[in-house]
Amino acid sequence: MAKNYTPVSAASDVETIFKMLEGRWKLIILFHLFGGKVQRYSDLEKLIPGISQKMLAQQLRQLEADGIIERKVYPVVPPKVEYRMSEWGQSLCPALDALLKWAEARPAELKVG
Amino acid sequence: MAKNYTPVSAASDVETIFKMLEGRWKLIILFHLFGGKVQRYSDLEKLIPGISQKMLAQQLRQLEADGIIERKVYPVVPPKVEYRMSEWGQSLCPALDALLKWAEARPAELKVG
DNA sequence: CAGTATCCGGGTAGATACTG
DNA sequence: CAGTATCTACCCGGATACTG
Repeated sequence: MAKNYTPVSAASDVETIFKMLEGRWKLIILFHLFGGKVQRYSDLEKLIPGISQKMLAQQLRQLEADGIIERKVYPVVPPKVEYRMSEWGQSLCPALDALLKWAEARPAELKVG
Repeated sequence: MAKNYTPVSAASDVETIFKMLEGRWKLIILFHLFGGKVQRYSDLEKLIPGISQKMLAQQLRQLEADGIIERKVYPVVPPKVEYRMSEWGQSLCPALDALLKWAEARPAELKVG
């Protein structure tokens, strides 16, 4: 590993990362923005059935505060707001890929139960 | 990516992974088992201050059910139970490393606020 | 030693209504 | 269009007590 990790510090660092990414809707928002895609608030509402306006706004705020996504407001009427991944946020993709690869390597007998 | 991911399926797959790893104590348990370390129930109790017996047992059961760790019971009195990573569980390490690397690449201006 | 059983409180998400 | 505000319900985790 890159740093001097102890079991406690490594777990705590990963927990910090998880806190940034978990939450009922964050991942699905992120995957709708990966690859440089730009989406308006209303686009995301349509892309994510079942999400409430409160939750969409809240999760977007948190992702923005953590620097994973960027929010751009156009001073027009009616309002127009765009969301996109930050450069750093985009670089999350390979790490999530590693997790997906790991899941695919799961022994077959476990995939059912 | 390896499979035919849509934003929805990729998010859902990652969520499944997160559900296996999140939970108040799972990561710290895992990091105390990574590297082939073997721990008894009472070892983990000592290594993880603040955890209750209920939570320790519960998180261990879930990790075992997901195939990430293995549980070995010795039929002796007093009881002796050992926990270790499964082969697949051990292979989670590089994926978590990728996440840690990602966190380290976070722009400096964000690390404070 | 290695667990279960039970009760309880706080936080997160859902539903609904309202607004610049 | 892009949000806030408020109320409520549920579930996770903590505390405590008990057991093969």
